[in-house]
Amino acid sequence: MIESHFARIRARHALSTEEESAIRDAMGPSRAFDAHHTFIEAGTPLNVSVLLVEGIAGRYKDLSDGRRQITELHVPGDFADLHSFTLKQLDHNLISLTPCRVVLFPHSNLTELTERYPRIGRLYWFATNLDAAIHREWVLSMGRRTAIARTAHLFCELQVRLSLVGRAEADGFDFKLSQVDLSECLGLTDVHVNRSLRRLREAGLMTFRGGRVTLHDLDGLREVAEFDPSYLYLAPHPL
Amino acid sequence: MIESHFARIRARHALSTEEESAIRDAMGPSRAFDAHHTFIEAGTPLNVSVLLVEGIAGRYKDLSDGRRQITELHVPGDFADLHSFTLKQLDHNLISLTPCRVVLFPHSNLTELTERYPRIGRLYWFATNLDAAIHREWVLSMGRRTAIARTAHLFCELQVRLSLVGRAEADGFDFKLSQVDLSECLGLTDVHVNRSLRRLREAGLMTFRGGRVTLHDLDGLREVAEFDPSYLYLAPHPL
DNA sequence: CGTTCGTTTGAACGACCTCAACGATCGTGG
DNA sequence: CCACGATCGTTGAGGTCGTTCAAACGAACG
Repeated sequence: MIESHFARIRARHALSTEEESAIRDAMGPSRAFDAHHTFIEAGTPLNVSVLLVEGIAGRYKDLSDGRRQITELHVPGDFADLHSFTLKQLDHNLISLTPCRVVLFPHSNLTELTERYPRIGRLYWFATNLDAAIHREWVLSMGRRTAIARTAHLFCELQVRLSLVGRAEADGFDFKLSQVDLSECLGLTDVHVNRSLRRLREAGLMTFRGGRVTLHDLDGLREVAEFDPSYLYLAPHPL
Repeated sequence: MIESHFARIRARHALSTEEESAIRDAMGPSRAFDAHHTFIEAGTPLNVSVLLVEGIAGRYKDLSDGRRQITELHVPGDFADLHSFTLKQLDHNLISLTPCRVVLFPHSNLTELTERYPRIGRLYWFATNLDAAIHREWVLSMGRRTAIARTAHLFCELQVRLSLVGRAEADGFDFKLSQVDLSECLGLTDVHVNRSLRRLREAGLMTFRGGRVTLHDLDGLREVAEFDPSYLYLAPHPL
């Protein structure tokens, strides 16, 4: 059920079998959602954290005129709101962008887990800091990258993150979002996302069609995006 | 020396005198920097975390053409790179935007501190999650707010964060950044920042001149910005 | 077979950028 | 005390990237 979570952790840190089973013992019940269901709303008091095991989820904030900004995407194996363990409520919403399956972790279990295994606490702290690093890269994208580079960068990031949990290859991956969803990630209009995708396709770099990303030239795509994966902290880190 | 740090913590959480002195015991040496000195570079192995006690600092990332994006500002009392405690190196740089004074906390001291006082560990975890919340709001600003609203929003955020540590009032605060620095925070050109500031001034909302922000109409400014301070988690949170 | 949802394309507009010049302020040295 | 350079702020003119509005197209589905 949560194999992808362990894969994600082990991409960066060692994890003993004792630690692994301690994490398993902290698991609560599982839930499934249809696509486009907001399963956590900003401001709601929370006493569980949500681990995503299947599907793509997103964090988002809305402006009063209805325009929406997704601030981060989540892939299987990600703790989608480990933040709430310390924040106790969120400043943003969480939505399933495809059908999703999650596992709930009661905060009381997490308190016990992290007090008994302080190293797991630091591992999870690391995980939320990794979310912050992804946010920073998105700020850079929104602030300084053109629409083309920004679009290319998002697919480069997803390719890396999905391949860590066996959901992507170097030549492509399934990705069942609409162009409207994409535009909400990229801070662009859906019309302009469509045009950017066309230009990436015509440049022979990648195709996004029918819920599938095909990477014709990953190196070229990374060059356009100025993609430097160091913000994803892939090298093993002693902790 | 680190009174503003305790003020910042106590704005959100209770802190016993025992916890306070445990934090004091973890302090390392102090350092001072001139303005515009990059004091932590991306990729450098780190074994200390930096607490800002005086001045304004910023996290930034550069693109290959030299364009720069600041992804977060730090005010006195902020741990400017508590992230490195778990990440061990940063994906971005830290710069003093005004003359700054910092206190170093060796990671070994922080490990000891947080293992002995798990609640302080959660408080600091909260602090890095608050950084992530600020990042998300900036992603929203960059992606969906106009130049005027984005500029207004930044000053609203600073007013709140600085007043928590006694560096701002409802009618203004000292803020010795250049318009170029500001433009690197806002993902705009310096020219356009200048025009946005002019429009905010002509609308009777605020003036930024000579290193000083004067807030003529804070409510009006917040309205333009659609500023909702809940992302700063000001209400006391049991932890 | 009509409905719905997502994609694609065109034309016109506007927000922000680029480039360039000028002005204001301030510290420094003659 | 003034001249000077350096830095930062201000303004204008014109260009570009991305948006807005509108319409047509295609695929999936009951």
